[in-house]
Amino acid sequence: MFKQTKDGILVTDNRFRPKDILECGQVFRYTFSNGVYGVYSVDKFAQILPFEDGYLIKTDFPDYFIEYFDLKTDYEKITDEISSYSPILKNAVEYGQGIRILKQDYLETLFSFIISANNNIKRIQLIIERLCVALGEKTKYGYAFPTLSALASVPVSFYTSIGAGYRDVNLYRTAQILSNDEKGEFSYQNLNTLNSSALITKLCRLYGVGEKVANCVTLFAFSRKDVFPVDTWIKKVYHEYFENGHADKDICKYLIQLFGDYSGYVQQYLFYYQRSKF
DNA sequence: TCCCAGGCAAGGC
DNA sequence: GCCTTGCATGGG
Repeated sequence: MFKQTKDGILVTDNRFRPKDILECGQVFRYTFSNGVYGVYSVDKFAQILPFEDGYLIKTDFPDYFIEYFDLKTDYEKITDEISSYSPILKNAVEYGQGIRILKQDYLETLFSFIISANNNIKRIQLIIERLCVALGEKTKYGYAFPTLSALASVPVSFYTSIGAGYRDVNLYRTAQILSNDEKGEFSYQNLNTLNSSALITKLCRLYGVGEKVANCVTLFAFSRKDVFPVDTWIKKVYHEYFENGHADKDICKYLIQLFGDYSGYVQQYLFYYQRSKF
């Protein structure tokens, strides 16, 4: 449901709505003005504008963004399946029917979600923006997300200065570990050989990375759907719709057991839906 | 003033 | 091992 033209990537698919994709909480570096969304990924950029009966993705990196937006996956099939599970999921999918799970950069996702801990989305975006302006390379599109060597070159006080709060030491220490990772233990390639549960365990060895952040990185950067990030909103969802006597620490495992390989998708529809109700 | 936000690390059992 | 507590910051 997409094709490359001289103007960009033309998407005609009712399972592609930039508002749902970018505002559902999976990504932090995007802009919106005059009906046009802009999205950054590391040093790359794309604009999404309404075009005829669909959207046009304008970018200098079409191949990259075809993967990034997961355009080769049939989301109609996914939404049909999930809608059939229960009335709640039918509603959630209807509300967020244009969601697609982005394939994001590992380093950017990791640092973004370390910042996200016990934080709100507005402030997460501000901190990441200050991080890019201070340490990212300036491109023709704006500031890139910093490289690992840039992230590892600054002291803890830098992270304090961009407003990271008590996450400052976690950002600093994780940058140090990754930049001193001679064996490539935490390289994308090595981590990607692990199954999702082993990957989560491994990521939890980094500072500022616990169960929830590791699940997010595994879902959004490694494209694994057999995971279920549980944050304060999902806890509300659980107690409201799926309550079954589990302690908070067991909710993740329970929901994965319920939704299997669709867990990652289900999580995102529910998260977006729950937040829409304030 | 208190509560909350895409939680986590450290310390006490 | 599990449970509790403290934590920077800004908005409602």
